[in-house]
Amino acid sequence: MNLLRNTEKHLSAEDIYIDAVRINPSIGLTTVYRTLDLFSQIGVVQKCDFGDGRARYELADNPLKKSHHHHLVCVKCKTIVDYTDFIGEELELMQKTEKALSLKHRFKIFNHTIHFYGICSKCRLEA
Amino acid sequence: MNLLRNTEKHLSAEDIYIDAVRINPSIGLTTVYRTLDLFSQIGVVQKCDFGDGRARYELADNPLKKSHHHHLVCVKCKTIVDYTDFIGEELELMQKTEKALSLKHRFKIFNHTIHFYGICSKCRLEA
DNA sequence: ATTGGTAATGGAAATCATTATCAAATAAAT
DNA sequence: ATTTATTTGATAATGATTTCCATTACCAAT
Repeated sequence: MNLLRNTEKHLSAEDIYIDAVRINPSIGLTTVYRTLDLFSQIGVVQKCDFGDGRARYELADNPLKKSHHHHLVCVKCKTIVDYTDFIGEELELMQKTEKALSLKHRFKIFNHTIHFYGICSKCRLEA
Repeated sequence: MNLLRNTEKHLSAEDIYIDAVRINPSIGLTTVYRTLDLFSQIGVVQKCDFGDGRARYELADNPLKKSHHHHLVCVKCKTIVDYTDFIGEELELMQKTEKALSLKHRFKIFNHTIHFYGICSKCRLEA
């Protein structure tokens, strides 16, 4: 959790493992996966897939989380851009939707993700 | 493309391969992957990751697509629920956001996904 | 009709993230 | 202190996706 709190990046399980080994050299990759899965299930960590074949993990939204953000993904070079603009406007709608969905589908919802997919300027010029 | 047009499901590459073989028995799985990747890059197909280790593909939004929908994911049992409610309200905001993001980050955006994460009623009762 | 070059194809092997297995280590309970 | 249960990590297994490469399809120019 501390590793995730202290970064703005989207860390993969292996990234986290490499960091964790510096703190506790005897830790195993399996434990990292197990713990991330646990954290994800209790809702404190958000597992993200950006389509590059490996999962990323970031702190789920809560008081500890500095900034809620959404993602902009380039489907060519797989670049991921975080954006925090327009979040305010989105938030109200998302909360409304979340509440309605919770009731209708009997889900206890604790997080959401929004991804926009497209092609970044760099890849568009190269094409 | 026809296979994707004629289903409401989220097909995996293998699902599509199995269907494709019935039409052209000599087609290879590699070609299916290659073609799906191509379609995804040109924006007519949306590649989705639901956290179960295999990618799913569906028609990207366009006039051919019957219904735009978003996803509700149970982080315990990995169940995925499509919902089409509230889409109308979301759409206006998403289009506005999309336009603003396109300008600011110089992305050509052609799709978006919204996922809500939580725990379904079944898993909540079992816990 | 033939040629030659390029692009597309598919099968097999390789890759790589993730999961399962299991024995050892640690903690908890009696 | 001894037994029991839980957690851990190393290794192996799994399985989706990619890479590699030989073969084939395509097509324009001869």
